[in-house]
Amino acid sequence: MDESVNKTLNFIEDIIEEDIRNGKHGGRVHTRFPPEPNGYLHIGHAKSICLNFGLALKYKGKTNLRFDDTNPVTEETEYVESIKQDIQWLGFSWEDREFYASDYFEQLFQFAVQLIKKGKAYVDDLSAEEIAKYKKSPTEAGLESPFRNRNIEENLDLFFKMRDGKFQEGEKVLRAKIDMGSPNMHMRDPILYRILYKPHHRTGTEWCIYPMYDFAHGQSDSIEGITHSICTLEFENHRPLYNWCIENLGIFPSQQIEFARLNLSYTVMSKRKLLQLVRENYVEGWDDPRMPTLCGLRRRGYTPEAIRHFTNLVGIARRDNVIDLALLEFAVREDLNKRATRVMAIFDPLKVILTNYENQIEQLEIENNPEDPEAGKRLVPFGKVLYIEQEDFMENPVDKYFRLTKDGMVRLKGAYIVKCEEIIKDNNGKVIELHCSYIQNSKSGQDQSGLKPKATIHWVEESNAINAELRLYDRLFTVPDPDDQELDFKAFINKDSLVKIKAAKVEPFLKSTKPGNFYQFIRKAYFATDLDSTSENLIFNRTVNLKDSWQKTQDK
RNA sequence: UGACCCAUGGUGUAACGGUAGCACUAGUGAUUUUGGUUCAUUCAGUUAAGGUUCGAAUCCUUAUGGGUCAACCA
Repeated sequence: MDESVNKTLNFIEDIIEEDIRNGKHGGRVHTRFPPEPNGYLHIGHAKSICLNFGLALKYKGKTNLRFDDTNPVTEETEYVESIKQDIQWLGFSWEDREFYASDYFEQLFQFAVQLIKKGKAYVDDLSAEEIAKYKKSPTEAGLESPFRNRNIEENLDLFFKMRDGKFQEGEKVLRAKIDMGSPNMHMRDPILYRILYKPHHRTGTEWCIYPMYDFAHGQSDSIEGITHSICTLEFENHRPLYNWCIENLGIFPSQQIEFARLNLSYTVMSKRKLLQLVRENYVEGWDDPRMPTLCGLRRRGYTPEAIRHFTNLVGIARRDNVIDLALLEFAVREDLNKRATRVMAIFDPLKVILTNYENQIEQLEIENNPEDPEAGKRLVPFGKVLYIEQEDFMENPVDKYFRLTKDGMVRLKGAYIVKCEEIIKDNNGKVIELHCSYIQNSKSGQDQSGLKPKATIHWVEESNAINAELRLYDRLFTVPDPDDQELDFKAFINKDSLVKIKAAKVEPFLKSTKPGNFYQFIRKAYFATDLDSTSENLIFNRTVNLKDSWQKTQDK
């Protein structure tokens, strides 16, 4: 798929090309993707991953993977592995540059010492509550801590004692000495280090003081020689502090550039809310196919190509945005249309008996994908007893209904034209069986009948049909903006976001399918074989419906 | 009520002082052994008011609307 959708440059590419023209950093481009290992990656992260790795690819630069692991309370190795797997699955490589902010703890400590020596940082004895109180509010200047003017020797002594575990958690912090009157709250003597007696997933119990984000991120960028440090808009107010640290330490000047994060309609994206959905069992796990997580989308049947294509389509800018879920669906349809093998599956079987057909099985050759001649053909068994969809027959057809009706004709895909002769009903009047005749000389590819039925429908031969479970997934929320409602977002969960069809009939070709394989179930939807699927118990997840202009006209 | 940021069709994104374009969505038609695909086509936009300029979506001012910031989270 052609992923270079944008012929024009986005604003970050503008900056980079300008930097290259000016010979900044020798024209070098080096980005990084800096996840915190405290959760699973979602489609929003995919935007950032594609941006960072994509920029490096485009400008012949490099991208580091760096885990931003400065908070031992929430971070775990389990997440590190899933994050790495997801990035690789998306199709990007950080080569040998897998880094951790925790790799730099000693260096960061020395940076802090440097600041103290310059009189730019101090140890504060105020409690968390007091510090918050002293900071005041954005509209009101803050107050300086009584400990702000400790001398350098005392600060140094105290800071080393903090490191040596001489104090309790919360007893002391290291703060930058900047400006308590700044209109930017982040510049009101931000906390640089806090005491935490918590084992770290990589450094164990080596440290009992940990740097804050603002004292770790920019320096990590600088240490790695990152030229363009791309983050989301909410870090915009941190930029003066990012630059302050780099300037006062006199280290490599990485440049922070912010862009607007991805929001998707009918979806929530915050880690907190996704965690809630999992914890409170609204979904079956982080990889539930309804989740916007990469593992969820993968299980749903989304391909890396589709996701990369999607991130190209959404663009990069600085204004808040909500992307229509339809665009994500468009991206996956466009990819799958070209690549998915077409097969036949009956969701809601209606038995059809071909009264004039021999009691035999005929193997018909049917194309695997009309969009791809290379995809070849497969043999599909045909016989006297078949299943078609209940919805493909109407005794009293509505206007413009092209499918099978009493005395009407349709073509069976890749097979013959059939004519409905007789309807069998149960005691409730429900149609349970159709007796049809087939037109002998109407065989697909060698049709001599001259008949032109208006519709072609899919079917499955009864004796060779295999049972399968179909999981029909739909959007998780009933409103486009669940985040932006009076009520809690969970009040808008779509009760029908998963409908399981236990007894679908599929053609025998699918017997040997493997988890992750994807198909188009003709005239219905794209499906992917679920992780839990076995040849004895086939399970398919609906990725996305086919467009359905008939359904649309019916809905009106 | 402070600082910073943002504002182009329903959605997203271009136009870098000189013809407002592209994609999605929605509509219509053609093609089609998938009511799919493909193709053609239609609807629809510069937040407002001033100013600078021969000329403003673009520059300036003000207003309006929206976002971010007051974790020892990232």
